[in-house]
Amino acid sequence: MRHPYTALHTFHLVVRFQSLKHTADHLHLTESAVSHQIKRLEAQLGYSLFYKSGRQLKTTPEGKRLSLELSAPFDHIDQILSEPKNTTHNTITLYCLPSLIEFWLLPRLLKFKAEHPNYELIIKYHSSSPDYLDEHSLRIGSHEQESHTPYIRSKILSGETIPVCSPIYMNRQHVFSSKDLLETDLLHDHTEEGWRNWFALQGLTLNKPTQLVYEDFHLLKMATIAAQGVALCPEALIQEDLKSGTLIALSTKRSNIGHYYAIEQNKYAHTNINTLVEYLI
Amino acid sequence: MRHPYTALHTFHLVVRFQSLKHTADHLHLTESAVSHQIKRLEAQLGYSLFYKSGRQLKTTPEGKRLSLELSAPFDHIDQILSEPKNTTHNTITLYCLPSLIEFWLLPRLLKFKAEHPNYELIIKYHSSSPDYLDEHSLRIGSHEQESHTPYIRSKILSGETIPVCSPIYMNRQHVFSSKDLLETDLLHDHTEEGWRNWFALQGLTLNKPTQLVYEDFHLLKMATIAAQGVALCPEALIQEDLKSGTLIALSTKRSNIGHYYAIEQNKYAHTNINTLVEYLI
DNA sequence: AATATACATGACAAAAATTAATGAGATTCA
DNA sequence: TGAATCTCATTAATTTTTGTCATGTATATT
Repeated sequence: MRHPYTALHTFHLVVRFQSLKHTADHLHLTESAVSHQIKRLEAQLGYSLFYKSGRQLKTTPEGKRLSLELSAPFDHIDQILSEPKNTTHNTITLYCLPSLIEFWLLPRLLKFKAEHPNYELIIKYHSSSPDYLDEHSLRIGSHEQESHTPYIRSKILSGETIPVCSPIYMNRQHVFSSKDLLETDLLHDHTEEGWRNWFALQGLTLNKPTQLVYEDFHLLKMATIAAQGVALCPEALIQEDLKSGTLIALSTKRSNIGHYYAIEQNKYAHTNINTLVEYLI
Repeated sequence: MRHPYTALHTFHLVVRFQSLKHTADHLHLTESAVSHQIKRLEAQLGYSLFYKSGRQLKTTPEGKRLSLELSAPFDHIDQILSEPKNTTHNTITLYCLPSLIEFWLLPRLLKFKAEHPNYELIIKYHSSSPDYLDEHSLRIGSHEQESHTPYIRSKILSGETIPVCSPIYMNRQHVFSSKDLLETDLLHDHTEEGWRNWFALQGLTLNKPTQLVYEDFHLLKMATIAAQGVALCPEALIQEDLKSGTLIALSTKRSNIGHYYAIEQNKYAHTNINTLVEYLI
């Protein structure tokens, strides 16, 4: 079944206000309506979100966690819908995979801006699947070819990943084979899928729980440099660190999670985008 | 009125599948139901999202923009709800304002990790209002005191902002007074509110449109260093750059947007959090 | 104690979403 | 060419969801 987005939104407001009454006023509903929404949501989720302490409402630990995480995406949606559509015809919106922005896009983009000062650019982080682009937009990320779409895909970087760590960590924890890696501190972003995959390619199975979780590649890389453990990084994004020795490759085995591409609607639809893509490739 | 979150979710699926039929199957609904949802949504938003080209559905430019931006928060919600609640009793979740992570939190945290290797930490980006914490969580950000809550707030950094630019930009565009700043390229993150505020404090009004928009402080700072214009930065986060001269302050006038705090549920509720906070302050 | 506050509950009503039936264009292909 | 098919639109009926009202319970205030 689909997630009850409206009820989840109500729930996050209730946690914010710590009051059904206040939330009801805010939404122009009765207390009863809000109470019912919460009860229904609790039933669907299978755990309780609030309990009563006196006539005060208290949030359960699970409720706190949920609301804390839910507030970001709901605020995000509200922001998107309230955003003015200030699309000057010269404006290009560039949706880019977060990990690529810092280590690949930004240096190039700034050089580009210096040479083409008239371009108006909006840069947005974007991780999920390609979706659909208009003629003022450009996407950069790792996406498989959607055979049925009319989009132009240009490869910009290899997506091959290798395990790396800092020299300090290397000295502490000697790694001679892929198998030895199973004994190290495996760092990863929001999913350890990459590691499972990599070990599977070596005929090994990862079943140890991993310790530190980082929300994005930037945090992950910083932690690796600081000798927290071993991370699986796209080789193309850590060239500098491998050269300078801040990071050391622990294996020559690469797992290929696909490459990075620039995706645009149509090469000839928008000359500004055309120019930008030519520059970036 | 409240945003129709469910319809928005349906809409983003329709764009993803480029088909009412496919979306209907996915949601276990009839085509008709999906069609109605979209029509209602279009009526509410006041603009059309699709048009028919042959028997194929095409997305309007506004629809494309909307769906592109909507996919991230909806994916986020789905991820939150599918996440296992793997809260070991030793795990601390640290919710931090994105701008603080790189320039303030991470260096300290990594030192902390080195000294306390047994701590299990999950770090998450979090921008919005404080909401409610459980005893395994810690928030770091700029939040006003909520007088009625039982939370402990410890100030960690000043939030005062000043206008800065790179030396190269400084040479190009001479700035002698606050008023001169109105003629420069004003860089900002997702809102130009900060600038309006700063100019208002100097008795000036900003009505020029701003050019380049960055989604977060990290992008903003990089662009400023690359001589794209003038940015309003929290002084505490660019100390190093001011010292080294990569960034130069263009005024001594500061606008105070509040300070940065560590917020925890209760100083004595969780000794691990206690230790961590003591270390960070 | 009396009164007010905050939430819960159940029966019912209102509103909203979904379906079913039908239709209109567009494509496919025999 | 024209019959079959495909995709979405539309209308009216129906079902489901959501909200309201009346009432109840526990807690706090005076």
